[in-house]
Amino acid sequence: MRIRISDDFDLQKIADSGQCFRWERMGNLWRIPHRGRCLRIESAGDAFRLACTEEEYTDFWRDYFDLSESYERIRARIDPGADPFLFAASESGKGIRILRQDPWETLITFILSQNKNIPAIRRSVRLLAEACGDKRRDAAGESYFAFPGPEAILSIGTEGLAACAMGYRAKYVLSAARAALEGRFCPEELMKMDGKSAMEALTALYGVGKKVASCISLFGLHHLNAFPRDVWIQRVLEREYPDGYPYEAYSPYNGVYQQYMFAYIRNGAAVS
DNA sequence: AGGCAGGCTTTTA
DNA sequence: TAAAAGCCTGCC
Repeated sequence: MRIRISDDFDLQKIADSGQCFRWERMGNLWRIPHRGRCLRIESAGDAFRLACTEEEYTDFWRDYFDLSESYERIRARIDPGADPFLFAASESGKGIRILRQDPWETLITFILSQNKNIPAIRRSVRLLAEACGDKRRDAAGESYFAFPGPEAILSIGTEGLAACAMGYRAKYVLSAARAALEGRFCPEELMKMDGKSAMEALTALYGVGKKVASCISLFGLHHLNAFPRDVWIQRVLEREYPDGYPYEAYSPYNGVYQQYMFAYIRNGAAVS
């Protein structure tokens, strides 16, 4: 099917934004795995061609891409005169969206992200999916791996996880899988919680601190006000907002603005 | 209580 | 060799 998307929607910028690590680009075509499916999507002039039915798009992929939200409107809340830095970042990051990713996959992915750069995260997540994910075929018959659930992850054991280049993070992944399988932790339950309760439930997990919990809240629970503070953001806040970042004024979209700033500084924007 | 130092696996530049 | 979308433990 073909669709036109008038709101912000740039696949490359989303893929580079550090929220998802399993998208694959082959020329103009993207393969995007999500909840046991894998979409083939390519830009076609001023529209996009998706290898799925209209119903599947409406019921599944539209939600994943968060297309009922207007990111143009979220950007328009920024006052260029009052906050030129965030405005410049949002102009540069125009096209970024916050995906509605699977909470479990987001949890494991961001446990793995600590002390790794993006290529290393991609590699580790790919190895994990290949090691114990379900092998399936997309609409073109090309194979991909679904993201493994807790049971599949436990089935390959410590050695299997170590082979996925997880290093010391393997024990965190193992612990989360056990907690999920034994019912002490339920990723889907998180979706029903408010921001604070979700953060508490996440940081209670072994190996999950505030930074990773914020990422999971933003990218896996769609709490758009979650505000991950990594070393980059911390640095930029100190330089650009010496009198304090106006967090309250930017509620409830702080997470979106954080993504613009993150992409902006990572792309080499002058920070001084 | 809250802050700080050191350690941790591996990859990347 | 240092740094990388950090967290845990022990110590004060």
